[in-house]
Amino acid sequence: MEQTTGDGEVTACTRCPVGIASGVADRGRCPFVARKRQAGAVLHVAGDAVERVWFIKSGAVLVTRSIDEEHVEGTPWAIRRAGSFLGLEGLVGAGHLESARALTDVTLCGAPLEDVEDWVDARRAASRVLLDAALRSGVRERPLRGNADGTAPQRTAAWLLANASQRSSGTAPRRVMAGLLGMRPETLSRALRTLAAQGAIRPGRRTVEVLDRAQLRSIARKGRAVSRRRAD
Amino acid sequence: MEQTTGDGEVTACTRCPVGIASGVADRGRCPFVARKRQAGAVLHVAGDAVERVWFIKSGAVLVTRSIDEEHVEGTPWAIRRAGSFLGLEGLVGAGHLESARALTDVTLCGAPLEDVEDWVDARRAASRVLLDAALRSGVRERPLRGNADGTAPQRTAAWLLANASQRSSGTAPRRVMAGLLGMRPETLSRALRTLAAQGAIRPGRRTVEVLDRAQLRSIARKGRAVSRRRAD
DNA sequence: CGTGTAATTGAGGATGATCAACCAAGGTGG
DNA sequence: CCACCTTGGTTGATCATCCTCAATTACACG
Repeated sequence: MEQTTGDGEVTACTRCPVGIASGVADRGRCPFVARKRQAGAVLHVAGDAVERVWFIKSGAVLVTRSIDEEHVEGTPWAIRRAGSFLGLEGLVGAGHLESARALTDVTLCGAPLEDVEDWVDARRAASRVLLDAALRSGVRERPLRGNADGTAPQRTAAWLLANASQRSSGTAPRRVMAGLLGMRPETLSRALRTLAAQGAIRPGRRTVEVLDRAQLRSIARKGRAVSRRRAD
Repeated sequence: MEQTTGDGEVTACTRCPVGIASGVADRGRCPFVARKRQAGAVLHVAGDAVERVWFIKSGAVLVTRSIDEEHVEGTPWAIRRAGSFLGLEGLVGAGHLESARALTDVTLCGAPLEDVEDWVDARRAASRVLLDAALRSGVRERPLRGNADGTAPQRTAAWLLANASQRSSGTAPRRVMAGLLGMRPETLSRALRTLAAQGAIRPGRRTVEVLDRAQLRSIARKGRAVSRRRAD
């Protein structure tokens, strides 16, 4: 029942949700074919075009994302285990959002993106499987993060850049905005003050007006997050 | 084109991705019917059964989750805007994972869960629309959080509880584990030391053995206030 | 015009990042 | 089999940052 959680390793296709959706029990053909990879193997790199969609049958895969485009190996993002897919973003026309590397020896079932598209169109149950996977993975537990992501002004600037494209961003009260950023209202207040002092924004009592996006970007990027390049 | 981003408000069903998938242009019937809600209105509460799936046509909705079950209004989680769905978790058989409250006056299109199920089965394009939405929402930008989530030992304990069910959790090297938790390896090292001092875990060089889950839980739960100044 | 709630400001102290040195383990070549 | 090197994890000390607590101000609303 629960192949999608934990280390619920699935070997037989008749037990695999993908296999079931493909109807392998009734001589259906599953577009996904198994392949093994060793621990440490790089499965794909962020930015690359999605050529294959992978389904993890066993093992664990580390998924990383790069905030800036410079680092090939970004910051750790999540661990995907048996029952998850990799590369689903290809279905919405995007390139790989994340790099993936095998943490353990893994068994993956892969299928070319076009075949997955066809599979979704042909098999009613297929889209359900993918939808399930997408919902479950989107529904991940709270990402517990700390200050390693940057200072309060930096995080605030980044958030504003991402969310203030619509001028009505000010609809979020301070308390809420602070909560979304994982900081206290007092800290947010001070952070906004800092940004205002540099002319990047003009904070109203419950609105924030973005004056200088370039300035915001510069504030968000600079500083502790990645700047200091370790001498190799 | 871009109804799914920003304040791309959609009024006409012939422009709405849901309407298009329902084929309203060809006299198809869309199971979603529009309704307006005022700013501040509570749309649903975490834990409730999912009765209707909502599609946001215009406005912004604040989504909150409660870590502990005590608070009705949890911590702010995300802001959903026009083009997003609410309650998709109902499709995977879960109750509402999050509470939702209108941040602005909103226009929502709602459909009973069963109708959505039927819709997905009947209309090929429907599952694509939902899959798109699920992928996009799961794929959101990095949630920037800070120390308000608790101290390093607390966050570490919570992470271990969520991830160490599989005994092979130790496969994640320290550096990676630290990155997932948004802290520096040094800080993680100290946090593990703290947990070990309380007998909750036994850290190996690149493994972590969980000895006492109850203890971990207690550490994770307990408020940030070690310095209970307030005692009087 | 009072009242209550949310946002701000200020001061202090806990906490995690930083920098640096040290240590453990694995691999390589002599 | 052992010096040597490399890599990753740990420990220690210092400092910037952000949380906490408290007081004050702005604003909505009756």
